[in-house]
Amino acid sequence: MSGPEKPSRGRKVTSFDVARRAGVSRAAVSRAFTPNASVSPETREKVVKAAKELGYRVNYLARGLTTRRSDFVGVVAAGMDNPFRALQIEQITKSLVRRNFRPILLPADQGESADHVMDQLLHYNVSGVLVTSDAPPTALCAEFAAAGVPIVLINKADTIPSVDRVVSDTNAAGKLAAATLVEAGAKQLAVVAAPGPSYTARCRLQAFMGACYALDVEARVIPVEHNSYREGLAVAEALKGVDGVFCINDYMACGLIDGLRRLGGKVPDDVRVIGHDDIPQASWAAYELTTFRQPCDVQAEQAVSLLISRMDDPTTAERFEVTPVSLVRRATV
Amino acid sequence: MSGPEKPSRGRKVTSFDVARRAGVSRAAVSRAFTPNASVSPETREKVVKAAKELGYRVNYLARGLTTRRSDFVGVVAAGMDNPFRALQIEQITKSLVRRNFRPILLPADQGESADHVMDQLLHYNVSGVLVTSDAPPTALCAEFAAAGVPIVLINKADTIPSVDRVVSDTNAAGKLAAATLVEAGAKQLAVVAAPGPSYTARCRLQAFMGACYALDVEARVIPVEHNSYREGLAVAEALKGVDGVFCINDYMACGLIDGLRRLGGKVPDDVRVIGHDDIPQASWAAYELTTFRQPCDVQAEQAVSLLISRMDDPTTAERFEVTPVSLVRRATV
DNA sequence: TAAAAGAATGCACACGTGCACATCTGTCAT
DNA sequence: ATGACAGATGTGCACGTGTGCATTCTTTTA
Repeated sequence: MSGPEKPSRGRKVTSFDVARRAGVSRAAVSRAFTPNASVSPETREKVVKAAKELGYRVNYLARGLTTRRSDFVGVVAAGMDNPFRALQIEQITKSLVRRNFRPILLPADQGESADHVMDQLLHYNVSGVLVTSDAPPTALCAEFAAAGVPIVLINKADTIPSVDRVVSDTNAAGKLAAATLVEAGAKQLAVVAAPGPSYTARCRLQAFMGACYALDVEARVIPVEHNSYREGLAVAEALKGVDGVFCINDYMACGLIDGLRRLGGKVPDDVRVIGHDDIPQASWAAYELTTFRQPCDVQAEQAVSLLISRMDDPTTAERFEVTPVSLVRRATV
Repeated sequence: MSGPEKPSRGRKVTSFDVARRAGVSRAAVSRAFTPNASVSPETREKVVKAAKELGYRVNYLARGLTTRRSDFVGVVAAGMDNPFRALQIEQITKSLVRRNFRPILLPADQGESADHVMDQLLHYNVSGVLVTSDAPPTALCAEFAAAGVPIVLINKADTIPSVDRVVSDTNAAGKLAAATLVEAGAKQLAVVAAPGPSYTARCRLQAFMGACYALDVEARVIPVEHNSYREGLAVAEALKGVDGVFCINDYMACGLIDGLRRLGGKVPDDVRVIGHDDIPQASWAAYELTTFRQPCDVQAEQAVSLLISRMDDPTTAERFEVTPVSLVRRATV
């Protein structure tokens, strides 16, 4: 019988085994599985055949040892209760896998600095790191730079040397939010946001307030602890007299709308609400939330591209890409 | 000056460098970073000091080469638009990281078999795989078993040799759903579910119908394509005459409720609705959905435990653990 | 005090692979 | 016919680490 040679009890099958079976040298096996290597078609075929029979698979960890590179990319994320984050992670991992990278997902607890978990990544020769957590790494950035491991921050904080960033167009969102609310007849505006670690939230808030000032409309800042559904729900009663709200993300906006309705308010008749992110729930019939679409598939693609280009050329100055946002008009304004 | 020895331009610092700086052998360095190894406290201290000064980190990939094990665990998931899946992934990865494993996240497209992506994992010496995708791997299971890599399926299909499974208590959920709806006065029951690949969905459906039969209540099966919000929304108009619905998951139940309301129906006055999973949205004020809580943190913990125990002893017969579900009574019934 | 036991350390090999280099073959132009 | 040349193949070293074994040093026991 010519079935699988051995049940290979625990024993791993190596390139040496394949070489012997195919009657070639071990180097030939290596070349057969290396693109653009110098092998004759017949040899390659023999090797592939033997490999299949033995159930051989190239050990990418060992390969990485000699090539000094790995296919791993760290993905640091926090707050997956926010549906936007979940989609973001899905898009990021899909984009990575599509380009033959393996994402190592590290959940960082809300608010906690990413330094702690990221420290682990340096042990695995990751060829890059994507960060989406609220609190970006700071202390470790230098170490990653020294190790030649590029980092790309998505929607995160201030300029860090040799760290690329992808950020959605916060200025456009803030300005357009204010203009849209005013245009719809709102006189007393407010923006709900946590003063916490979320960088884009702060920027949008700032842009919104600036625009309100320019439009000469009264506007208040209503702070919350976290930009979450619960906080949005609770903060509704702090909106007496307000007839136009920019809620810093949809996740919280859903809570805000539920809170307003619970208090007997009508949306958009009494209060106009505008959110940000265009999470799936924003289009749910219960909300029909007017919001800004932040295309996280495009953003993921941008981030991965940035990462790859910096792997190839680590010397370029840090870059800063802005992803456009677009207003999705629904029923809350 | 005694600062960082060299800027280490590209050059990786290895255990050899540390050994030289600490004035010990390379083996001593290895032992200093290996738990329960035979090293004197002084030597360890010298090594750690030198390592810190040089910015040395043990290369876990190389370590895995000699120890023949890696810290990687594959996590195969699909359908992250369903919030339950997102939470599941968060819990699973957290549980893995807590036990010092590194999760490699592989998104499997909806409906697509997991075989395609899982094939990659065998190249990375993963010490285990957790599968949450709808369509579980079938063809590859034997190969993983031969390679000695344990697999644990979460809420997935039928018995596969030497593959452990964790499944929520579908019987209890189906039965209790029927009983609860009848108790609330419903006369015409229905269950909405996709006949597709989701194993637990099928089981719950079956248990529900069985219970209805036992209770001598009329009940219909209303099929959909996918168990998603959109389908739930659309299927509402197919529920003429029905006054009690078991919706196979909350994600779809939210759509169903929105659909019923859009048609002018009252929940729970006209139609009682009961869901499953207790996703965050189920507790949102807009829904207040009565549902079954499936504790995905507990489930993740169970799955990881099962995985680890099988790493240690691969010979045990395949196991099957049932996670209890609990009815969360809210306002839709 | 001598002997035995134990702890600490260094040497050398192994893990599975890629790649530089040397070697060998066959082809084509001169 | 001879040389140059390109392609295919084998040999040997390197990647960074763990660990068995022998050796040395320290402590305990009779």
